Amino acid sequence: MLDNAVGLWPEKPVDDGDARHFCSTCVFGRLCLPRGYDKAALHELHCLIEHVGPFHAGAEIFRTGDAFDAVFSVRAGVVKTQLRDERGREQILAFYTPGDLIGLDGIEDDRYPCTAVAVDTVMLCRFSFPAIATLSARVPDLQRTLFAVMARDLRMAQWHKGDFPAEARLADFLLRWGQRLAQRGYSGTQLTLPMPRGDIANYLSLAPETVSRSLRRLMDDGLVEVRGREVKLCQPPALVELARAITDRA
Amino acid sequence: MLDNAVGLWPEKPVDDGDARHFCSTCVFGRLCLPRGYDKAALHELHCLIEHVGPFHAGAEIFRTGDAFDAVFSVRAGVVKTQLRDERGREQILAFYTPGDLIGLDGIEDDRYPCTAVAVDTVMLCRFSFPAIATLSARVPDLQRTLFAVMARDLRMAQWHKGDFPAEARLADFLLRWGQRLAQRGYSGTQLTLPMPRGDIANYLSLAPETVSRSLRRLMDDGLVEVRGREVKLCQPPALVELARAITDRA
DNA sequence: CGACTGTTTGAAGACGATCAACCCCTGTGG
DNA sequence: CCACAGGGGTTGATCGTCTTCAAACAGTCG
Repeated sequence: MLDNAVGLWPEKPVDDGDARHFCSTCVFGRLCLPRGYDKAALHELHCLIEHVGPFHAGAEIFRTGDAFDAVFSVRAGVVKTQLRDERGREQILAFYTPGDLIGLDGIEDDRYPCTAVAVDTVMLCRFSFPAIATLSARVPDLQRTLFAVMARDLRMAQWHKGDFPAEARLADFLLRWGQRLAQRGYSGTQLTLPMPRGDIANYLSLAPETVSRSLRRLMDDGLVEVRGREVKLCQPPALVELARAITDRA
Repeated sequence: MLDNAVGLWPEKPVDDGDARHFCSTCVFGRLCLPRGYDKAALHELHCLIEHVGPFHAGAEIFRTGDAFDAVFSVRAGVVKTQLRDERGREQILAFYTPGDLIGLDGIEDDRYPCTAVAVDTVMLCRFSFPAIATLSARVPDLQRTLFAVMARDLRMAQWHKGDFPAEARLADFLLRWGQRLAQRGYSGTQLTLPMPRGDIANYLSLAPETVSRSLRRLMDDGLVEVRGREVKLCQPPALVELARAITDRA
């Protein structure tokens, strides 16, 4: 493993002997392909890394309007990004797990458009943006990776267009969370939701009560088992079918 | 005017004597600032341009799954992007007007994730993506512009998270459409909607009937005048107030 | 034990979707 | 010249889902 020491990877990658596996768990994984990776560029990338954290639940990593000077790669924990209006209402935009890159959208006007908050205990890698932008001009793969990260975020945001039944949204959310865990070598069916129900509700644009009720209905139908924040997906195919209304759009 | 001949600009830019105006009407406007623009790079960019069109209403510019090999700048007309599931239902993701750049999100997996369709008669500039990616590595401003375009799309997509009253969505939509026109030198209050009601409804995740009803309510309240696809914004401040629920989030 | 937050459950109400009908305009063909 | 068909748009009535308000409940920490 090339450089886990520098914290580019999440804490518990699967060591299956195939380095390409990291393409899906680390935003800079593309740079690490056995063939074609640029050793010098990788070294430069390492020089940019600055470890920050831990941030504890509720701590803000950056706020809306802060000067955009860096992007962050999640190394451990979960981060949420949110918008807040003057009346204090907030809208959660996304949850980020280890391997995800945060903050790139600040490039539009040199300010972060949203606030990033630690959901649980979070460790991050910080990359100075001017430096990484300069480097990406020299390393095509890095530039492409950065574009891909934004395109991915865009696609995720687009997924949420359209109004779908509460249960479909929830099923989709649970399945995706499971996929994320599975990508990092954990169980994809036995999962822990680190965020409170209210955050899930906000993210899915539902009332917390609706989340609770939908979850109960899923449980009554035997599709999941729920005990607090521990969730077991009992019938993934049925959940997929439920979420189909959303997922088959892409 | 540096190079309208190559079609980088929309057809009717405002000639107010301030070249920086183009920053808001042309995605590559940043490259054209009086000071700091790179003449050689600009020339190279021109060499990449390939004019395509006209596309007539309903014609597809690219489809979901097509190989991603180019991005397009809208020169005239309106383009919509949409997803379609196997049941034929479609979800409109965005409308693009002159100056907007389409297709960048195809970079994620080398395929366009959505279908781009002409809403009315459309003229485009086509840029081979490999070429523009190479060029952007040499021209920091271009690279930054491309990032900004994606960040902007992302922000627009995020705006639509959250569920807002139908009238607020409509007010927001009309105001934004007016802003786009105003940026290009047209009236921001007297506007023509080139797309059918059904497209507006789909885009806003509403039923066509709801769009019609909301529009009528806005008209009864004296906020707008509607005659077919011609809309006049009579009380922009009141519309802003109505849309506030959405817009004050950013 | 008691304050606290987060979660669940219940009952009432609001909003938008759906179904259905009608209207308006345009183009077409007898 | 008129009749008719077809699409887009509007209007009305009904229904379903989610929200809201309210209260009870569970887990945690002082």
